[in-house]
Amino acid sequence: MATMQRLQNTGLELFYAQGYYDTSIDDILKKLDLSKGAFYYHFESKEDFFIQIIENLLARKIYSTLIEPIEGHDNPLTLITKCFDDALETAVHNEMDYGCVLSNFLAEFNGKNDVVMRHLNEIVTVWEVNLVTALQKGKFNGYLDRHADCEAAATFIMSSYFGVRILMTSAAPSSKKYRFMSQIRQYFKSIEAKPVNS
Amino acid sequence: MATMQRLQNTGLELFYAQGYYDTSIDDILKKLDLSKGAFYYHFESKEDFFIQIIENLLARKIYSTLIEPIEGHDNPLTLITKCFDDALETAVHNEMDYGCVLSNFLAEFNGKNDVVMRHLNEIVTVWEVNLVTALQKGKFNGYLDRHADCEAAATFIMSSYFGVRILMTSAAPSSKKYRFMSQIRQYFKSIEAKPVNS
DNA sequence: GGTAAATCCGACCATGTGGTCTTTTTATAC
DNA sequence: GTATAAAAAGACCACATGGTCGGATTTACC
Repeated sequence: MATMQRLQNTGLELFYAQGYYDTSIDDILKKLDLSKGAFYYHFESKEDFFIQIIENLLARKIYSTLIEPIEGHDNPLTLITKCFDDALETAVHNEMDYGCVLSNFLAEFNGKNDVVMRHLNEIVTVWEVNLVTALQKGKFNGYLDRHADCEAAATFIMSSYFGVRILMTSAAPSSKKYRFMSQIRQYFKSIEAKPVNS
Repeated sequence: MATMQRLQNTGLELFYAQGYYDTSIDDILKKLDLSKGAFYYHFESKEDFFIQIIENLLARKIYSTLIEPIEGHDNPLTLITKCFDDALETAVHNEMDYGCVLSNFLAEFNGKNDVVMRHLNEIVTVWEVNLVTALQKGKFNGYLDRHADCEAAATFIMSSYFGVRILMTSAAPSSKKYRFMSQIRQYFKSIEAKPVNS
């Protein structure tokens, strides 16, 4: 039982660092001092292995870092700001930052493997739905402008986050983070509830 | 001479569609009905081949679609809006859209191949510099708010674009584009020059 | 302690990979 | 026609890959 977990953990680690197609099963096995037999006892194939990683590890990871933190009854714009600030801060301090795990895999599998793509897109959808819900609730509670388009805002927010994570891997992640945060605050200010002039 | 061009064109095509590591030289050769000899007569290695593609094709592509359209003396926010609208419209109507070529390669090579990364990052930097310059000029000409942070805006704009291109490949690209455009307009409105109350 | 199932080993296979090298074709000039 | 060099062919190599399989080793249970 522990072996299966170890395989999945190291699997995600290496797939994230080196990419799925450029990581061999032997790479993972070598790192864990295991053999082919151990691997194919627990998993049918490399693809099956990866899908289980998505379901068991990736989905939870995204949930705990990007979805769960924005649940609540406070101002969603504040929650999202805090959530992104935390996530990006983690990335800045991570020596081995290769960008957002999810968006990297999306880029790698897009157009290549429909089965894997479906699983990845499911996570994207869950994030999107939760974002839209949070924003709509915030609108209902008077935090967002009456005219704000929550679906559009969610798309835009997700886009910008996926994007910075790519940019941050190139150079000067800390300054990229700072700039990004300042501008997303700016954007949030533009869709927040306007003070009524009474 | 024509053979070299054909190799590079099909190379970019396949690398974009299937990824660098999942595309073999034989794949490219087969599609062009050429042999190993032809390839290694023109290029030293697969990596050398790819770098030449970056320099000769990718760089120009990015320049013509994302940089050149925002040069000029008009309102940069208008130019960028138009530029993105065009680029995304092309993507929407492209059956084989696998996202932004540049950002896909960034995601694939990041942390794996420093040499390639340097070449890719160079393109990113050129785009960034041009964006910042355009925004600063726009500020000077009174199109942007005096307090607008041009570097930060550029980072944010680039991020959001890279991000939508990823999201658009998943599902409903047309609606994603519409939502994205509406929100980037919203953001632009928040950094444009405020009307002076005289 | 014995038995059976779960777990793991590691040799093996077919295939695909980047890359080399010799040979042949093709174009060019005289 | 022939010499010369550019261009392309394609057999070949060493190695890595995903996957298989019969057997060894643990583990759990009676």
